[in-house]
Amino acid sequence: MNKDQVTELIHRYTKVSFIVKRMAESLIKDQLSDALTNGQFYMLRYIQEQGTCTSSNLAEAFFVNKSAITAIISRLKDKGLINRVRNEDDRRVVYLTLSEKGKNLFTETEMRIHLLLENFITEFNEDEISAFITTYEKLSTILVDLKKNQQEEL
Amino acid sequence: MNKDQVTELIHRYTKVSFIVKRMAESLIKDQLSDALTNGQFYMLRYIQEQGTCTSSNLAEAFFVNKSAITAIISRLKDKGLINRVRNEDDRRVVYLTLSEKGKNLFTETEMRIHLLLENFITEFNEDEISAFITTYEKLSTILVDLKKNQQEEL
DNA sequence: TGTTAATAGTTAACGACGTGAACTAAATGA
DNA sequence: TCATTTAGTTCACGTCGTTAACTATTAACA
Repeated sequence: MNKDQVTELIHRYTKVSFIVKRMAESLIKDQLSDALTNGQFYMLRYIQEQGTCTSSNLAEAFFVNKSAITAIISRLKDKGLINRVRNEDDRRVVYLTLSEKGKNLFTETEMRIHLLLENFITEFNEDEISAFITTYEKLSTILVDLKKNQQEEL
Repeated sequence: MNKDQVTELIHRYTKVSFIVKRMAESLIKDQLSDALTNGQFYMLRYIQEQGTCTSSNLAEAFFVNKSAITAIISRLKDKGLINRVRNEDDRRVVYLTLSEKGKNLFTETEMRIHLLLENFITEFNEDEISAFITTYEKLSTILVDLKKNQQEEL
């Protein structure tokens, strides 16, 4: 690849990424009315996948400040979607788990997102979409590594 | 593709998309200190590409409310990055253009983003990244169409 | 022509999510 | 023991969304 080709690809990528991001936020919000925001959904998913986790885990996983996590968790707690249990072995630590209500809302939300996406994922060739996601994951890994390196430099 | 495969792909996609979004916001912000936010950068780019445009154009292009555009434009105006000229033929309309300062900052920002991305885009095979972006663009088109259909239903 | 509609843009009140800095409480370790 | 580290919270702030109500201007039509 020469320089011009790289520039062209970057331009095409950045152009699309902003709209895809907006659409992902917007379409799902339209579908889900006032249930969960994007961020809240991903937090719930992480907690569910891990079974239990801490604020620090979330902050590290999503590369955001701990205070941001505290705010999101606090909203989820207000909605009764998660439980917070202090660890008696190390009383600084608070374990987060999904409440029954949280599990249900998460599952319902996930289902609706899948329904929305299923409608058009079939418009892609299987190989195409599969390769796309694989590259996307690779991109994610690279970006994450880059971010981690930046953080370590501090 | 059977249902399980589709579910699996959607899961992989949504899992990565959130992190990629975060990284795109975060890495570039780290690079650019307190110059431009992501949203501001894309607004400037649109105005530059179009030469001139209106708030309504931006709102339509980025699928956001006009009030959100007003707020962003107002910040860009405060920074002296854009000019606003009222159209004398239709005095409701305000044309937006980049100021010299805006052009310079945009170009500089774009260059830094490209430098950041160039560092790892070469880690991909040319065919792979090219196919990836093509599919990404297709995805974007589909999402945009879906959004437009939803809007028309109102 | 004069009243009504639509359109472009702004403003205000609000919410979600991000930041950094200062803080509490608890654990660690020389 | 006393300084340091760690987990988490709180506060003040900024950005970017939303809806609703508003101004000003243009367009439409009876």
